[in-house]
Amino acid sequence: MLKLTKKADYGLIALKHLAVKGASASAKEIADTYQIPLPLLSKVLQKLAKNGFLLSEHGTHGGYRLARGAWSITALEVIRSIDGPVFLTSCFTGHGGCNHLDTCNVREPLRKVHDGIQKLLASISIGDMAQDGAPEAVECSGEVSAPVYAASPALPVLPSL
Amino acid sequence: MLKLTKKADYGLIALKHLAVKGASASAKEIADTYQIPLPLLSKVLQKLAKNGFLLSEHGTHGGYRLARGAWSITALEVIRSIDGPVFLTSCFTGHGGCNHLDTCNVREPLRKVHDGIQKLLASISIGDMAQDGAPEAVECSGEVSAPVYAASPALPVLPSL
DNA sequence: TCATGTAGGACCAGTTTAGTCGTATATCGG
DNA sequence: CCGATATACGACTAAACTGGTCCTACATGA
Repeated sequence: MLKLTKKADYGLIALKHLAVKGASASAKEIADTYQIPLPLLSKVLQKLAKNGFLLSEHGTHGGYRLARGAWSITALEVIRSIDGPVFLTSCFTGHGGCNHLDTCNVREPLRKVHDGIQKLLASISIGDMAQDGAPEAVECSGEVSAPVYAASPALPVLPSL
Repeated sequence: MLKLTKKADYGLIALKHLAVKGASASAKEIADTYQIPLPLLSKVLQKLAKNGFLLSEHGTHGGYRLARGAWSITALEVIRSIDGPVFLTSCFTGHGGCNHLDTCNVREPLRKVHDGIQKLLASISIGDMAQDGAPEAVECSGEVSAPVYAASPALPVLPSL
C-alpha cells in the first residue's frame, strides 16, 4: 500500500507545528489543535525526544521544543525514527530476509526506486514544510538511472542505514 | 513502514520474467523459478490478467503472456493494480478520510513527496526492469530465445502528473 | 478421459496499527 | 507542602492487513 503510518504523520505534524511556532508547546496543545488522541501523540513525541529531535520539559509549563534546527531535520529521519527503517521490499532488510537472492530478478531495479524515494524524503526538511511554500526541490526527472534531485540548501547527514 | 507488499513484489517479478522470456509461461513455472507459493502467485497473476496486463490461456500448455508491450507497463500501474491505490497518507484517499482538513498543516508538503514517489514509480517500466542487469541464467524449459519485446522503441512513459 | 492449466471463493494465523488505560515521576504556582 | 499540570512508559485491546493454504470449478490438449 506504500503509505505512511499515522504515527509518522503525527510526528511530522507536531514537528512542523513546533517549527512554525518557534517556541515550546505541550503535547496537549498539539493534540487539541489537530484532533490527535493525546496519549498516542505523547508516545510519538517521546520517541522523537529520545531520538534527539525534541527536548522535553516536565512540569506545569512544560512541553516540547525542537532540539535541532528545523532545516536540519528531514522527513526521512522523522519517519525512520518513528516507524523504523524504510524499505521498499523486505529484501532490503539486510538480514537475509530474501531466500532466493540468486534468482530474484527485480531487486536491482527496485533498489533504484527505493533509493529515489529515500532521496526524495531526505530532500524535504521540517523547515521546508514549515514555510509551507513549495520547496520546489522535489523535482523528479523521468530517468531513474540518473535521478536529478535539486536538494534542499543543506542536505543533512543521514543516520547510518 | 512504506514498503511494497509481497504480492506486488511477486507481480513485478512475474511480469519481468515474462518480458525477459518473451513468451508465455505458466504460473507454476514462475512460482518454481522464484520460490513463490503457487496459489498466491496465481491470485496475483489473475488480478493482473483481469486488469489487462496479462492474457491467460487455459489448458495443458496454457499460461500467461504479456498483453501489452513491456515498455508500456509501469511499476506504478502494477502496484496499484495489485495493492490498490498508492497513498502516502490516508488524507489522500479522497473520500474525506481526513476529518480536520482545515487544521492539517502537512498535507501540502506531503502531497509533493507523494507526487514525487508516484512519478518515480511511473517512470520505471517492466521493459526497464527486463533489460536491467539481466542475469540471463534463465534456463527454464527448452528454448532460450532472444528476448524480443512487443513494443520495440524505448518509449519511456512519462507520468502525466 | 486424464493430466495440466487457469479462476476464484473461503478460511486462517501472525503481524501491524491505532488507540486506551494505568501508573510513576517531574515541575511550578500557590 | 499540595495539587495541578506536564512528561515517561509499559500493558493491553480491537480492528485491519498480510501472507498463505485449501478446495472446488472450469478449460484445453494429448
